[in-house]
Amino acid sequence: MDNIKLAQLLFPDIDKTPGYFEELYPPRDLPEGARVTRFAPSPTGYLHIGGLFGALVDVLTAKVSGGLSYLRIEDTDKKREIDDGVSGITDGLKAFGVEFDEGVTGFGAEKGAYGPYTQSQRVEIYQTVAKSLVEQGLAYPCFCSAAELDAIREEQEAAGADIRGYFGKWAKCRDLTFEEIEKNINEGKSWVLRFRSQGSEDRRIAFDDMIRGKIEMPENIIDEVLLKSDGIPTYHFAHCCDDHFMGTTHVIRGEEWISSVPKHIALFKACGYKVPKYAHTPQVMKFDEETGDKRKLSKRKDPEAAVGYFVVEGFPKESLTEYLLTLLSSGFEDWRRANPGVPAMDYPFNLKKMSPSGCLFDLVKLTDVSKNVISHMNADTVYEGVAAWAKEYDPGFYGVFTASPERSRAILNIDRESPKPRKDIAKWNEVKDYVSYFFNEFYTPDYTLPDNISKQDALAVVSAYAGEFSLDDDKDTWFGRIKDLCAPLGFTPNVKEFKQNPGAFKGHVGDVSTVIRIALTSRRNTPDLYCIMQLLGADEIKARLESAAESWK
RNA sequence: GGCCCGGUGGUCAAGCGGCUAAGACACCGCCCUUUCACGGCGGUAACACGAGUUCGAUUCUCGUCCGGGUCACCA
Repeated sequence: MDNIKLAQLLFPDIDKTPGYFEELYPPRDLPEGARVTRFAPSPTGYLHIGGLFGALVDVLTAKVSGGLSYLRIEDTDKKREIDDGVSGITDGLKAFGVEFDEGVTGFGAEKGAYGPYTQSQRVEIYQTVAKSLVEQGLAYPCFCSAAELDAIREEQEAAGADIRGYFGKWAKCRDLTFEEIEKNINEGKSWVLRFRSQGSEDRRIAFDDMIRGKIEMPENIIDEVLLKSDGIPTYHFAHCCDDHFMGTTHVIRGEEWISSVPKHIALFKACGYKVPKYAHTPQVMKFDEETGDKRKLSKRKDPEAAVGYFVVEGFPKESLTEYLLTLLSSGFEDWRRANPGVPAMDYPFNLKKMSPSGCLFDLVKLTDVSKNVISHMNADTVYEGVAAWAKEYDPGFYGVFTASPERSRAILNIDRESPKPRKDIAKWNEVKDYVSYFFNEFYTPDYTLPDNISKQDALAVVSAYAGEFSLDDDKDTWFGRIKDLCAPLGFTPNVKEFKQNPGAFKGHVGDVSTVIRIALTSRRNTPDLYCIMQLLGADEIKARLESAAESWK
């Protein structure tokens, strides 16, 4: 068989050689030990939480080594193609502050010298490499139809064969003569290009996974499809060509790829390329209440599978990344305690410290992480976060909340700039409720009292307090006035005294301030009442006190 | 079914031959306290199972079981 002639028959339009692309994409000029990583999603239109997880690993791995990371779009599946499947991914990445040094930056946009970074625009590269493989006798055209392939599969299944696929006696097209091939092509038969595997069934191949250590598997013996009938490469072949020409040193991807590694190593070797290092990350799962089992996060059943969910809910971007970091790296929480305030992206990440086992996505823990994150923000930052979120997802609230920025900032600042800030807010969509009693637009009074306080006593408290309070008081004086209210009404200003002798009083100062609190905010628990009153203003306080009194009459 | 990955409290996890088996979240109790938080203190709770190696196994080996992945012209 004349392989050169075959290559020319198969790829008459390819006039370049792999050497051309070697020159076009020279080795990167990077310091010793610098790692080049890539995030390579399919353009499905949305960013999966597992994708963000992986992207974080890519960026961090590159960063700590002084290397770089890039974003490549793997759009080789024509059947799944949608109009713009890219923006959903780049927007999601952007929303959580994950930035790549090179690659696709948005729909139809990219940066970097190793592009194009979209596989559908790289077919000339793949076909050039493919042609060269044919010339070397390492690839051949296969004319089997889908029906024939199905038949092979069925037969293998029926026989209970251990190894299934296109190989050995099943590989009908592996040894076609040039004349047969030429005839098929002239007849217009469609074909795929298959790898001519040099592997042997009884040899094993080992590689070192950066996360899992040594993994050993049987060598690949399957004549995998390299190019589909439309000339577009399969994942395997594209992975090989792209990661070679783009200079990837570390391929970080989900663990579902582990079983294809022998195939990939064989391809890299056949092409004469250096095999990259591999790191297979664990799966992000969730607990299924119905079955009581762990399972993969699914886009259909779990809204939180798509990163957009967290944007809509109003989680600050730092919260999700911080949480994901606690999931993917055991040392992160300790590091965070030792380095408060440092950007998460400065974390000295280490692939080897990643746990290889799948983990459950825990919304409760995320909430806790987020409360911490927000509690450490200053009021301005919180205000900006809330405003930006509300503008998009709650315009009604946005208008009211931003009408007086100074006042809203002050509201958010209650009890904030202290050594022990409150942790009331986990996400921006909780803020409207949290601050609702400051805005009459949203405020619905509810003067329900606790069981231990009667309406008469409550009425007496607010009636007395209405003439007493003054916004000019400092906090001690302010509280002193509330204490002074107690005795005449049958309460005690001293909590301990009440606890020692509960029968002697109607209640203690805490009950009195609870009445005032309810009259003013309709809540039994709020942040510092003194600050709240300062922000409410004398007129509003009087009005609310009167309104409460009215309801208790 | 073949091949492969994984298996420490409810969750995330330290640990890498000898420890009362860390810590965080959640939960419970106490303290602090004008409410609620915050904070502090304390508590419940784990090495899937069985062999083997060893003076000694959570740690090493093998087997079993369980969970997951993969066996496409999908990635």
